[in-house]
Amino acid sequence: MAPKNSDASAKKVMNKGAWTAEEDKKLAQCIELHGAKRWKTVALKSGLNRCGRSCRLRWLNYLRPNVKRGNISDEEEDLIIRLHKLLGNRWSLIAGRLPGRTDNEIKNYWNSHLSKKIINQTQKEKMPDEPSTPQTAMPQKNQFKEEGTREAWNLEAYNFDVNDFFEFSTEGSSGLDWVNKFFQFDGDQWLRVREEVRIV
DNA sequence: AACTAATACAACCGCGTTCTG
DNA sequence: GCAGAACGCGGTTGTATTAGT
Repeated sequence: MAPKNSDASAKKVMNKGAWTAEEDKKLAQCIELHGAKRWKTVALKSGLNRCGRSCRLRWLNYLRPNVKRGNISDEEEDLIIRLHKLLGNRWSLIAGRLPGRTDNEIKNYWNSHLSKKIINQTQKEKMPDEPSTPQTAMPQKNQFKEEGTREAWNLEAYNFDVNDFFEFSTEGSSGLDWVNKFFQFDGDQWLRVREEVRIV
């Protein structure tokens, strides 16, 4: 087990809080020289007095080329909703299917917009005296812990293993292409899954 | 105009996993 | 194979902004 908060264990007190334009510039220059790896080195070489993980987050979420900011389209929103229904709070996997979007942005968007939207939608659809039911049958994070590893996690509720069906490492194809192909699958299991996942 | 509540989002933290010597 | 360091992920918090009264 790793020591807790290894970056913060440094004696020196690190900068915290919002990044300034000057810091962004320094970080970008440093990454240009040293690459977006070895974040501790980047943090040291940049002279920013920021911890490595803070530099990594800033780079991945804001400074990295091709990062899209804001204006999540209806198509993207629909895709997020579908993927969340399939995958639960696996933001990095969801983000992996939305080119230019980051896990942090999707997570924030979900928490501030979509979760409420879906709750309202569910309430509208529900009969007034219908007993309340969980919004999703997806296992949550605690279940990963019980089973030992996140990656071994399977979707028992749907009788399939998500990792058998998705090639998450595939690069280049857009999320929308992928999801369209996915929903065209016509096996018996998928017919059931499609019923579960359909957002109307 | 002033205050309060709600919302949005950037950033931090804890913890599990992977990498490296 | 082991221990410590580094990384990556998801949950949570802090704060700026906007809306409502």
